[in-house]
Amino acid sequence: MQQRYNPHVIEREAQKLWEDSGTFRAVETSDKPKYYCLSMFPYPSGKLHMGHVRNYTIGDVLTRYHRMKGYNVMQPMGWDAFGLPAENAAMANGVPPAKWTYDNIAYMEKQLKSLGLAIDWSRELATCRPDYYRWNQWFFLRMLERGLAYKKTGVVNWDPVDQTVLANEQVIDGRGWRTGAVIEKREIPMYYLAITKYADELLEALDTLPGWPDRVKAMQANWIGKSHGVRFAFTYTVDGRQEKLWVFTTRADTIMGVTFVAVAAEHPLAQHARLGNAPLAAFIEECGRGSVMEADIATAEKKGMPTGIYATHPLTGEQVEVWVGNYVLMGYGEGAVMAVPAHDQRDFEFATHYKLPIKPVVKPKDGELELPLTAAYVDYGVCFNSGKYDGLDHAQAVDATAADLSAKSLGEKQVLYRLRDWGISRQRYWGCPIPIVHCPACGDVGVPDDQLPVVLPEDCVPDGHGNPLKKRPDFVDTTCPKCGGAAKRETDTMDTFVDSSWYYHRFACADQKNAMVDGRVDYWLPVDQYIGGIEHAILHLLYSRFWTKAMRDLGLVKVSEPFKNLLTQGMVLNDIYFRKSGTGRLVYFNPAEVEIKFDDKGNRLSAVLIADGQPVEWDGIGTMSKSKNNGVDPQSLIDEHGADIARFFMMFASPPEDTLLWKDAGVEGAARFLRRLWTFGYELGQTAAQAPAVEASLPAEIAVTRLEVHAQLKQANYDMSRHQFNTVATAGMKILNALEACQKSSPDAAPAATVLREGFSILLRLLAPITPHIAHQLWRDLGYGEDILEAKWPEHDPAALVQDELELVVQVNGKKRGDVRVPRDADRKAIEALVLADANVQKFVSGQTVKKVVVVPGRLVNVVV
RNA sequence: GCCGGGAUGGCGGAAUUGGUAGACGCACGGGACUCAAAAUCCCGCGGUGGCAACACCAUGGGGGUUCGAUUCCCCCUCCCGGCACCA
Repeated sequence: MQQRYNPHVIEREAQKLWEDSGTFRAVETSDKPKYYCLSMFPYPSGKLHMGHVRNYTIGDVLTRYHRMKGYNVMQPMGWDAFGLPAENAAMANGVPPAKWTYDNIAYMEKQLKSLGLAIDWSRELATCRPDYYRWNQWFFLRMLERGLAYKKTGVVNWDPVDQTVLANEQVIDGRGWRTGAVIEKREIPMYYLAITKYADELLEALDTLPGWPDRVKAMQANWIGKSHGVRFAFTYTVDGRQEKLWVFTTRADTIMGVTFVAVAAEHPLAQHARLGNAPLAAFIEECGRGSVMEADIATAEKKGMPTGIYATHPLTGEQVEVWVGNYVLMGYGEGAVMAVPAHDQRDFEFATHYKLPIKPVVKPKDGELELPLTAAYVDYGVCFNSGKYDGLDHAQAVDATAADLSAKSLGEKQVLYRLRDWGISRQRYWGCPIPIVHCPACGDVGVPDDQLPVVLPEDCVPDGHGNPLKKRPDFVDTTCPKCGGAAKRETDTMDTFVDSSWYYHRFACADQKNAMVDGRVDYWLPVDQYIGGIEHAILHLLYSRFWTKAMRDLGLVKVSEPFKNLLTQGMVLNDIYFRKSGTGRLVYFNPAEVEIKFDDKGNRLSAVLIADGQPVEWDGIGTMSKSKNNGVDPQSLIDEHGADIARFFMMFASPPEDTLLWKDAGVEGAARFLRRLWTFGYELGQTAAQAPAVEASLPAEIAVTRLEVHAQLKQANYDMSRHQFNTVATAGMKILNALEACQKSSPDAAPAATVLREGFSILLRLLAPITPHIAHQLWRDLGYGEDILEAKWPEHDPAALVQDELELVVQVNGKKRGDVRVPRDADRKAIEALVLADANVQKFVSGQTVKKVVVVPGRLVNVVV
């Protein structure tokens, strides 16, 4: 056994052993309960960052812990390999996205392996490989057959210079991020997935997910946005015909306060009204420019223009003017709203600006409105000024108006969702081809199953001008599967969120060549523990839930929800340091290049750049990023310290869901602990190769050590079960502290050796999930067994926690005034007597009457005077 | 604006779900070893007063419940995250 801790040697050897013997290969033929542990698969961006390391370490701790607890575990890994960065890198370097991606995968796979993760690599998949994405295509065709996928013309951000569609994130201040060109809203045909058909189930089923964080469920519920209201119609005449103008409202109780109607610029009525109305046409044109991003729309100034059309109020028969308003969204409800300026803040601002009438019809339950209104009164109240509805409250008035509208066949109650169908078409090269052929004769034809996959050519190099697939006749030109005539392939590819919506099903049967999934999904799914960043709280997790339900309805899987438990790990932060350069530009310095000065009490005083000794300014802390130059490269960390030290620090520094503040000094602390662990193990191995079983009666000074070990073990098991890994690591430190103290006081050898050996075996098993390599090596070197992975997870011995004498805290009026030792079986009376006789208690009690004495068994005594 | 989560020493954080607030670690200070440094080990470390024993104050602020509140309830302040002209 080596005297010095050499992480690199033991980590290399352990990893080689695990790989050679297929230790982490998962099988379906086990009689143990299964545990499917999954971390969100990475995008192969080039190299791992700290967020990855944290994510995968958390997953690995849970995986190894459950394995030792007796579960049949599976922890797979794959690559979310399609996406835009590969195209950008291709443009920058002239390398095909495929090569760039595969190279990155190879390198990052090596990095992941150096972390010592208990991954079943035989199930590895990459979404850019045809044997994966063919099932995207196959399933898309099934959805198409069932009306779950459909084609529709939708509004997108269009960059007129690059001739391409941009994601909302790529539109900055209404301009394309690459070209700086003013972005147009353009309507182009796209394929949509009908996620809204599942809106209600997606919302309701959140209640079946107690293992999900509340905030994620709240965010999803918010996103789905269910609202109850009334859909009803105004009527108007155009070209001599009677037409209906439908609107939706949640405030039918204010319907008597309508003073105008507002429609979206894209609304058919507006489109009709613009004909022969030049100013209106110009206004609608203006609304069409700019970003389609909702946050941008939300901050835009409210503008509008009358259409000249008047509509009839369905209940009053009044004529109200129809306006085009830029604040009305075509994508929600009917694209038209009844405007009640008195009770809707947006309508109020609009009406004030254009001097339209404001008619209050709701007032506080017990009180009056202050007129004139300075803002909309939006609270629920009672109707007034509303004819037959006067005196009704919100719910009564909604019921009454809905009934009256219904009687005239002009409206009914309706449930509406904010959620919209998922547009999956991307005018991008590096993605899964949409398996459609456009035939001049037959129209859009799905590619037959036996012609799948539609393979994406891997040798394209995008140039930033449109989709390079369009310039590939070998891809585009084909024959129609129906009529055999010349036809063109769809060149749009699928949103990469499609790829990640079902990969966790595929892991159950990644080698299945003839089907999307097979019966093994029923064994492994649902994922027992999913771990990933909070940034995916809505999109990825919602799409995955939708996709799973769609797969269920096609009979492919039995589960309705893919992820039983969800852990969202916090971000990794670091200090930010900068200097203002001569030109006023900020120059950021990596914290590793900065030295911090402290005062006598450890307060941070100032910081200087090590290179020149001159001061730098501290700009607080923030997520690790290139722009702030505050990243820490995990690879250099592992190269310097080894994986165990990196893993230990990550787990120790904060609870997994909290943000983690990076501290190089903290890493040093972790290194110190593991060195101490090693040294202790080495010395224990020298002195006590074998030791007799723990005896029933130990000398008191040794029983104390055993008590501490088992008390900490009990705590650690509780913390493990609630995923509070930082205190599990803490328990490990406390156990080592206790063992060292016992060893140092070196009382009579035999019983001490027994307790030390037992304690150390507990410590190693406790640390095995967090620091697997050092635990593996010490376990062997000390002769505990061949493989710590096969060892039983430790449970505390209740007998070790029994003490003959207990120390009770003594309080007077809830304030600590001392402590007292009592025999374990002392009764209340005896304890009370003992406490009241205590000198310090007497000091505080004397001269006052003792009202009562509260005795909390095993804890404290409180004398109330 | 709506929804969610927070606030504990110089710092990260702990407190077994109402029972000794500050565990464990980092930083800092002092000491041992050393020619010296690194490594390692020992001691101290919330604030105020006191030589000390000890006392008082202290978990963002204010109230309440309780023998006892970081923990439960009400009000307020600030911070972080999400959604946001959703009718």
